[in-house]
Amino acid sequence: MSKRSVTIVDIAEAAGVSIATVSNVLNRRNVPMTEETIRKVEQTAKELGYRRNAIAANLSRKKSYELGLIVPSFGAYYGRFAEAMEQAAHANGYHMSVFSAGGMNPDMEKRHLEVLLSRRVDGLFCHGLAMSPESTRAIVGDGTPLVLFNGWGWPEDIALGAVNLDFSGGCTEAVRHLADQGCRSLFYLSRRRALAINEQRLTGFREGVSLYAEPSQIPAAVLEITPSPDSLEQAAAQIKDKVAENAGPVGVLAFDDSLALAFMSKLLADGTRVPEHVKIVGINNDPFSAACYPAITTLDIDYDRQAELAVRMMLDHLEANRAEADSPLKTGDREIRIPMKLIPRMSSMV
Amino acid sequence: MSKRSVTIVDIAEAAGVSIATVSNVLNRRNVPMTEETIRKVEQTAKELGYRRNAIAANLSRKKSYELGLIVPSFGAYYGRFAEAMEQAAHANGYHMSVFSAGGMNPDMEKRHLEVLLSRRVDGLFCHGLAMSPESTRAIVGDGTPLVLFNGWGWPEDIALGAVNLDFSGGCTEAVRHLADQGCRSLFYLSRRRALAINEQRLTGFREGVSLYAEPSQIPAAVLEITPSPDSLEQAAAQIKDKVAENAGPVGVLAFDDSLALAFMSKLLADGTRVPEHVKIVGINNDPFSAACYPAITTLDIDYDRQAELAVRMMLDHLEANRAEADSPLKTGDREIRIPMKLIPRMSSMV
DNA sequence: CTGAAAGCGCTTACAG
DNA sequence: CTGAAAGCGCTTACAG
Repeated sequence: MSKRSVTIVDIAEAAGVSIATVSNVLNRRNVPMTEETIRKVEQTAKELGYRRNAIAANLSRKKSYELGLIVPSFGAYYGRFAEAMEQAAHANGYHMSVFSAGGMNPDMEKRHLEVLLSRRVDGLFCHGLAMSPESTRAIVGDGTPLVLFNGWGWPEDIALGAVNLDFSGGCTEAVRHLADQGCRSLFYLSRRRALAINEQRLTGFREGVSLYAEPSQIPAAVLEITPSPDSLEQAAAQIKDKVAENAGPVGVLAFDDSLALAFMSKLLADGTRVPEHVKIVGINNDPFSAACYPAITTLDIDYDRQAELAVRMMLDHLEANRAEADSPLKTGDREIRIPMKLIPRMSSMV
Repeated sequence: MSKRSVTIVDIAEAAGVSIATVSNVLNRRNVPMTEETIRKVEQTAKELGYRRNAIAANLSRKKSYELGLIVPSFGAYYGRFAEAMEQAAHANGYHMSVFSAGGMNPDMEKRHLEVLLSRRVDGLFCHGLAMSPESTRAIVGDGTPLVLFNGWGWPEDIALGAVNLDFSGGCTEAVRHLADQGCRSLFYLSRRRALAINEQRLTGFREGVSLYAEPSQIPAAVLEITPSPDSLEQAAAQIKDKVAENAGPVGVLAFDDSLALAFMSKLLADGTRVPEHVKIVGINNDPFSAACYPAITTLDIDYDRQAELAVRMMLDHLEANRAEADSPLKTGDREIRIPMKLIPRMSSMV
């Protein structure tokens, strides 16, 4: 912003036309123009090294073609999702500004929301927010449309809808897979800190147990894993006890691939064998889950699809609203579910 | 942007003052004002639910307090770096817009650069760019200051400087470590696709070999790994041959932790033992390198420091330039090196 | 087909 | 201490 850049005024002078004309040709509106004018303007624009000032254009049009995305971090799942969202936005002529809330930090989140809103983004995407519904409403309540991803049970006046991974269905499938592989005892390694997202998995796990595991014969349990290392240790100890009872392989569904890997390592370090003694399934299909040994069976995520649908939901709304100008903001609790696919790998095979 | 948001005009009317006054109190400039005025304005601003329009403000001030960052992806290293950069920017009153170039894709990169420049960001951060120096210069040549991270050997008129990880020094250290652990034969698993960054590692590896490995006694070699699975297979076969010669453990330095993990898994699947037969060192300290089994020795990156220094370099320039307004853009090839720290773990211990 | 003019929402000297 | 006015760079009806 230092060297005073060239503006349409400069072009207008150099080309001997009005700034309106310059603007017209540069924006290829459906305004009739002479070939000659077009050529002249385009050429001098190139010669002068003109670059449109998006700030000014946005202010004038009252539309930014910018979308905002807030993720809890750039790690694993969210990083890949953010990437897919950027692509999806671009494919639709928009541009996605991505912020990391530094791990579910409500203050960070609020700050980023403020920045995005003061930039007058056309729409906003958030995960199940860390902030309270009230303060979310206060902030987003200015009419900026909001689409949630992996958000459940939000007041319907807050968001247009949500695009959610079907963790529940995926986990049910995972349980079925473990049962199929002959597991005589089932465990879910839980991360309570990851609230809603953990709930969904748990629901799916329980559902699976009731459907495929005949609870009377195949006992199932939930093991809470906290950040403390002891907690992982204890869980491993419990699993090993089960293994010692020697009633067939034990099946473990972990909150995500990271936890699956850490847990598997604990077992291996101790001489417990995977998949012979314990079969493990993770979630995310993080690259390392395929690269480690034994490779970890996991639930794959269709990032592109989730992103495409989220952006679509937003754009449909934006387009509709453009028609009936300031119609009252339509909201809803439409939920779209993205199925997850089980990728069987060595960690859970017979 | 739908529901016509409240502006300073609305506040001015409601509070019975001029818009200049509203702007003054809301921006806490060093302009003297009555307590009364301040109170009145602030209160009505709150009542009306005013939120500053950053677009308008930026246009008017000709300064955005926005910085742009382009990374090749949000994966592993870059995702964590991006997060640190966001923090560093915020800590300094700026705000970082992060884009992923979809894996060294020159077109994406160009597109993102254009977007960022047309938003008139105050400064730009890029990794060693995928685009040609010429087109980079053409694009950034409008005076927007550029700081590189992990960029080597760029024409000095293109960037203010670079903040680079000392891959070379780190790799030398890694070789020393492997030699210390008794390795009688050394290998570097190379990723030529990652150009400059691979070069640096290679340099460090060779340096280490010449310093610590007495090449006459300890042969060293470079194995090129391509995306094709065979390539990894072949490398593993070579290493196993070395192991079979039974001349002590073989040491392997991998391009990064991902490659280290994949390679280790190949060995383990085949009955080769880590660290008994082969000792492995990776780079990045990705979370999985600590969680897998055996845990992988790696070179840790001080993301916060790298980010802080990069932002500092930018801000120093911005501040200096503010003083002497349109002074010619000062550029240079200042390079700051961030040391890497070896984290010894099981994969390389005796 | 082209241009004069108003306007987007804010900031910043400059008078008073 | 406060306000009138010009300006940031562009877009968009509206005349001609």
